[in-house]
Amino acid sequence: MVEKDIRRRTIHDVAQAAGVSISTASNALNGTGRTNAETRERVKRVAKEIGFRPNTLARGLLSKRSHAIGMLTNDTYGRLTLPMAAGVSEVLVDHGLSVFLCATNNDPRLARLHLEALLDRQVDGIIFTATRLDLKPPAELAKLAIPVVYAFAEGPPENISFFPDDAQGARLAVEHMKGLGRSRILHITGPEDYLAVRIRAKAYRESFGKDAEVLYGDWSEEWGHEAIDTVFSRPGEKPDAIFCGNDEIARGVIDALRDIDIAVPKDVAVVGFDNWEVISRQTRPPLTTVDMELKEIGRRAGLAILSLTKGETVPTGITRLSCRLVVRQSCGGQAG
Amino acid sequence: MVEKDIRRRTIHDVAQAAGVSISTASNALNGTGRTNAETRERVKRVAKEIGFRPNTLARGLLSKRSHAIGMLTNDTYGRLTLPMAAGVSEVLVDHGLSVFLCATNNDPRLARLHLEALLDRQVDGIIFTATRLDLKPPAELAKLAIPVVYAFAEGPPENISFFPDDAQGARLAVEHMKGLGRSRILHITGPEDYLAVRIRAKAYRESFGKDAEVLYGDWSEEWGHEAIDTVFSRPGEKPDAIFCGNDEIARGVIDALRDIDIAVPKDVAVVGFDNWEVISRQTRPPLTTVDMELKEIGRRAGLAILSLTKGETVPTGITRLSCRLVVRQSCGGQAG
DNA sequence: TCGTGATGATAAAAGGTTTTATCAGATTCC
DNA sequence: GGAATCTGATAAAACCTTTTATCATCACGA
Repeated sequence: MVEKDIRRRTIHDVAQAAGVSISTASNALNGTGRTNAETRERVKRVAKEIGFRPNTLARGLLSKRSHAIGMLTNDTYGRLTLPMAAGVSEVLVDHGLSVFLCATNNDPRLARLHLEALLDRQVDGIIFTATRLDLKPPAELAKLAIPVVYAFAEGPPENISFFPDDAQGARLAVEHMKGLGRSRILHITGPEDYLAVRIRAKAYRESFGKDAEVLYGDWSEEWGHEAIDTVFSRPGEKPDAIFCGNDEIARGVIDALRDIDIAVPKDVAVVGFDNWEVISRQTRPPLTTVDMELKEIGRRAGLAILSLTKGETVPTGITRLSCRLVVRQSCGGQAG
Repeated sequence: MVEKDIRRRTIHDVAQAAGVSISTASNALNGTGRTNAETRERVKRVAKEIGFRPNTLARGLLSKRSHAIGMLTNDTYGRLTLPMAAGVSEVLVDHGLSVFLCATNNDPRLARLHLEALLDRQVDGIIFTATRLDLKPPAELAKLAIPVVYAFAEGPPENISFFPDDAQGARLAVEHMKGLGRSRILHITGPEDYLAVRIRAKAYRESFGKDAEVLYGDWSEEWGHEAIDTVFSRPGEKPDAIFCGNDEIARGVIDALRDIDIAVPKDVAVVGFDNWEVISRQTRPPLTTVDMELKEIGRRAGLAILSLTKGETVPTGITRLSCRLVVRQSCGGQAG
């Protein structure tokens, strides 16, 4: 660790201390060129002793690889971005790559500014992330000379992107309820113009089959309330299970059901989507929900960038990563 | 913007295109040395035409300033970190500084790894952030040769840190309720071993005076429920206002009050703390709460680092930034 | 006409590392 | 024994900027 007022040690210092030339020192440390085993060991030992750590700037200048990548996000709130960023940096730190985080706040000017700064820094690649799937990434991204990976965001055709497997997640939820003997499953979800909403709804229909019914609204608890009020005040058979488009809606649903004295999970089972723990842990009863494994998405995006920067080819197209069902108590069954 | 397969333009290209030497080009672009006004303009024009952007690595190598800073956080969830990071980068991007985000996940090994990577990159400064105020930052930080600023985290003595003004925030809440005619205000809050909890409780006591009562618990909704059940089932006078330690507790409180048919805000006013919008916007009625202005904290931390890297001196010690009361409907009054 | 100063441009060094080409010395082969 | 081969090490170039020191050129005053 570098202490106050002590100049950083350079490879020059190592060479001098080991009584060897700069190039030999470099070769010894990196295992390149031809070096005598004995000198190699000596150089390495000396380097460790005096606490030499190579200057990444100088190294990057020559190799044209900065060993850093940029992460461009429009998420101000952090619910989606930070878990992904953690996954990205977790996977990259061991390979000596660091991550620049750039919050664009949905402002194109800011996005451009950050992008230029990243390029000036010679980043090895860029990961673009959006909170709304349908927000288009800046068009410049498609033309860059460096690899770009999209996480939770749709890139231009022929690019590499990672998404949660919304369809599989939805099936997970529906199958879980069916497995617990529920036969009248309703789907209350967000706005139909979200791609993810349409995918989940389609999977729900296919998995549940007959009598499928989807209610589109917005992402709020309020909409959950409203939907329940509507459904339970109209004539006809009532659902015995509800698959919600996200945890906020699920929370509204559970609260509304309690208000009209319908027991969860006894009378109606509820499943959410997101596993946003502030919500899903705090509903009464705690919510069984689908986790999108954001950290894993980040990890995979990081690995993809890593391969690309090494010049390896990565298959293009959308990769959808499995969701996981987190069983709590809103459906009864094993954990109920 | 750099297109595929096109080598980046260097200052060498600019010099050649402008028919001038490299040093003149540099001088003209940076306004250093002596240059004829006419040549200066020409060089600048040419540079813009061919899309020259200086290589930050090369620049940093010489100046020993990388124009990048590191942000070290132990927050995996992102609720606190990302707003701060957004503030930091917002303030720095205009000065050409970028931000490395390093999530340490509370793992000392990882923290060390990231720290070393940051130093190898010659970062100009480091911002350390913690979610729990009492988590100690790595000891190595205190010995670094580069400036360190603590945001939402307590550094070693004689260092620079930024916090929300918890006392002022608490007073804001209490005074608001008093101003609306409430006279029996109760404080339901988190664990007493959090410093922020003690500060807020103290300010509440001082501001409210007589009959102050603080109930310590944890940060959950459940605790809010439990506290209400206790208070309203015991004999004696009941509160007409409740100041909660965070929004989750407030939500539990509001739900519990509804369960026992006590009207909010008519019978009891409720104020939260955090302005965590997933919660505060969704309670019924929407929650009046104290916003800690995390983005502003980030901004200030960024500015402090900026000054320090320029060699300016910044007063050491803890700076507490004002909180803001967000008035919604859980207290009645103007917005009720 | 010759120094003096000012002006504007340039060559060269510096920053820390990697890499290519070169070199000296030892070893092998005919 | 001399040429060829191999080994281990090194000098120097390269990456791209900024900065320092140097160098022409011209105008001016003596």
